[in-house]
Amino acid sequence: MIKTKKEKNNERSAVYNLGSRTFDCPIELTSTAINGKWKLLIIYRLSLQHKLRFSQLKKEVKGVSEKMLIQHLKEMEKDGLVDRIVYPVVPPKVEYGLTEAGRSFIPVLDMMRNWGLSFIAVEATT
Amino acid sequence: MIKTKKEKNNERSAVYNLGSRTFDCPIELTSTAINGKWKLLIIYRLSLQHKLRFSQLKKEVKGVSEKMLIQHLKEMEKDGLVDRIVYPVVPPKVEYGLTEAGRSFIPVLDMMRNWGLSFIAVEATT
DNA sequence: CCGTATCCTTAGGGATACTG
DNA sequence: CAGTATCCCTAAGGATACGG
Repeated sequence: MIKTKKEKNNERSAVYNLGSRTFDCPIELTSTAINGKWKLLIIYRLSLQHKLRFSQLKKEVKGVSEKMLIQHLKEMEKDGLVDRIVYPVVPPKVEYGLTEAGRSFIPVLDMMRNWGLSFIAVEATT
Repeated sequence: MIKTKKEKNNERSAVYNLGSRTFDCPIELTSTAINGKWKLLIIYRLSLQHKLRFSQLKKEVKGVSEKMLIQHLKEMEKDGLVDRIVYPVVPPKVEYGLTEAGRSFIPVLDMMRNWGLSFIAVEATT
């Protein structure tokens, strides 16, 4: 009763959609969604502060170039994980935030972060 | 009382070690650990069956080449996530399994998988 | 059976400069 | 401020063939 899709006797497996892409395997979907050197860090920053301007993100995601930042943001927008809000003012003001789907990833990211935390270096007591 | 490492007044941040690499940010560690087209799928397969031979992995991780499979396995072995057991028999027999650290990733992978599952395609009722 | 060894291609990403 | 537009370059990954 949990499976929501075609489980006829011929048992064709389900399909998962992210933006315009289609996946057979949910792990591959997730993997693709966060594929990109800075995406996890972007999501992390957006999870800490509900909305962030382009320039703020650039500062907080240390080391990212404008090119990669905008590129990743666009992909995540296409994938429905990130919202882009344009304020028609001058000078330009644009804010980025997580969508509902994006926010639903926060617990996953938290687990990834916690898993990383368990690799903390033990300090030699010199 | 939760932080386990140097929080003197000068507040130098903690450091995280994966294999021989060092990270300042736990998310970057996790991201690096699973970085590679097939790593998550390899972990997934090894989480379903405690031990798998090279040839079995090659079959179950559909599409992976021998080159990439062995390369990823070696990296994960270096990172302490995967165990490699060699049986001195002929023909050769080698089994791979998750280490303790590797198994500790299974709940994370489960969440990633579940998050992917939520993107299931809704079928048009034609 | 379990890998190595090459060769090759592409896409990801860095650096820099410019624009509405 | 918030991006574009180029150029460049490396490393990730595929294909194929061979070896203990």
